[in-house]
Amino acid sequence: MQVLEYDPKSATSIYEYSKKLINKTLRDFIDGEIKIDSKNKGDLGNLVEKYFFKLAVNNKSEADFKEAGLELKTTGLKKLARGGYTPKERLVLGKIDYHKIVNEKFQDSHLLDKINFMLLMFYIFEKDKLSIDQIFIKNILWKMSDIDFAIMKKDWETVVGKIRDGRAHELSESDTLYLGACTKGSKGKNRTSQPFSKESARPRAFAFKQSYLKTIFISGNNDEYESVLKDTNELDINKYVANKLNKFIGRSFNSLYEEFGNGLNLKAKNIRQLLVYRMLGVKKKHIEEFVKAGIITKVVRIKKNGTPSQAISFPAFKALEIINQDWEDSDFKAIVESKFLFLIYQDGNDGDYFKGFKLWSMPYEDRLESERVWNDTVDKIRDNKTNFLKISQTNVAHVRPHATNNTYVDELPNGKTFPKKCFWFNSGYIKKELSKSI
DNA sequence: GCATGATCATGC
DNA sequence: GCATGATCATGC
Repeated sequence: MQVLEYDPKSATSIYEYSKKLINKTLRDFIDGEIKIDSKNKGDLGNLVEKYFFKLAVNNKSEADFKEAGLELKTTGLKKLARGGYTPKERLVLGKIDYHKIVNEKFQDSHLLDKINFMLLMFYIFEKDKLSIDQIFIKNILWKMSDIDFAIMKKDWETVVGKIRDGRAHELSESDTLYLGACTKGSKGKNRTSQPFSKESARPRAFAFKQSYLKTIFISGNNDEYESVLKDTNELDINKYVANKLNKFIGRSFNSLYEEFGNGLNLKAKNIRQLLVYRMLGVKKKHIEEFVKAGIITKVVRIKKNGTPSQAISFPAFKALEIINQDWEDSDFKAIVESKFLFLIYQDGNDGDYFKGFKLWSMPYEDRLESERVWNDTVDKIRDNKTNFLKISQTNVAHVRPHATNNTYVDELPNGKTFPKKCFWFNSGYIKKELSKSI
């Protein structure tokens, strides 16, 4: 029998031992030749269990280190443009069985066994390397906080509630805050049955949202985060925002600037967003729950007649990058699957005033329309064309320049350049969505 | 008054 | 020096 170099009953011991993999690859721990012919990401976790921790691999849904109650996860990092690393994608935790889960409770769920206590091992993802040649750079022994547990429980119940309503096909990652129901299966073609509707649904799995995983990855460096949902009985972001902001509805921008604008530049283009953070009573730079849930705040200026004055922009894309992506792992899909907090200011006779806010997720059909616009854009780039869909040709989103000026260009496969562009939400679409009741 | 192309102000 | 959120400018 093999002697382990760590105590499998002790999470601390397991964690200390795991550090031997830092700045190394799994291949460094494999004696002799083994047959590894897969780049399959999912394999790496199992291979680490087998060849590094010397565990008998099983696919039971209990924790990997059973006696320590500890789950092992390996996950990839990507390089940031400005240096450093960040999680490449969400952390997938376990498949959702639509038929079984409707009879479960979160407290007794398989999922909870896995996510309560985890050893996360982060490696630098390099596309052309085999899984056993990926380099690990950081391990984190992570235990869920009580408040995060409460939020995940609520997330879990939201997802299961939708399945019980026969709406599994309408699930979206934006339905929830930390625990998302992400799609499984390649190319988006797979469908499976659901218990309370004839409509077939995408197979899905629970996952920590990328935004949530990111905060685990940088944990310890989050001095700039302020938690706002402190009471576990009051986990509703909408209520939190309403409690803070309702009393300012109707106040003019000028008077809000007078009250909250101390030290802020009136000319800053994000001044209205900065004011709202102060109206929310947030002292630090970021709201912890917003960051973890990946909530996007956007200021919407609307005219006297209620029409938004502008479309809403997003970061510019890089043509040569997005043609190598699928819709499923595209940045724009991540955006349309996000929750938004719209902060609304309306023009009045004496400047604009704070009109209110709306916590919003894009409806299912409109996410399909966004996918169409994205696919059209990628197809055109592949053909070296730049006649992307205009606002007049779409109902939800369009493509338009987004650069510091027209000397900032992007490149087509054939080397020709064009002004940097991004996806925009149509102003008319925003108007329609804002006019809906919540 | 909207569609479209272009650019500003800030922060990192 | 560029990315980003946001807004401006022009022409139809």
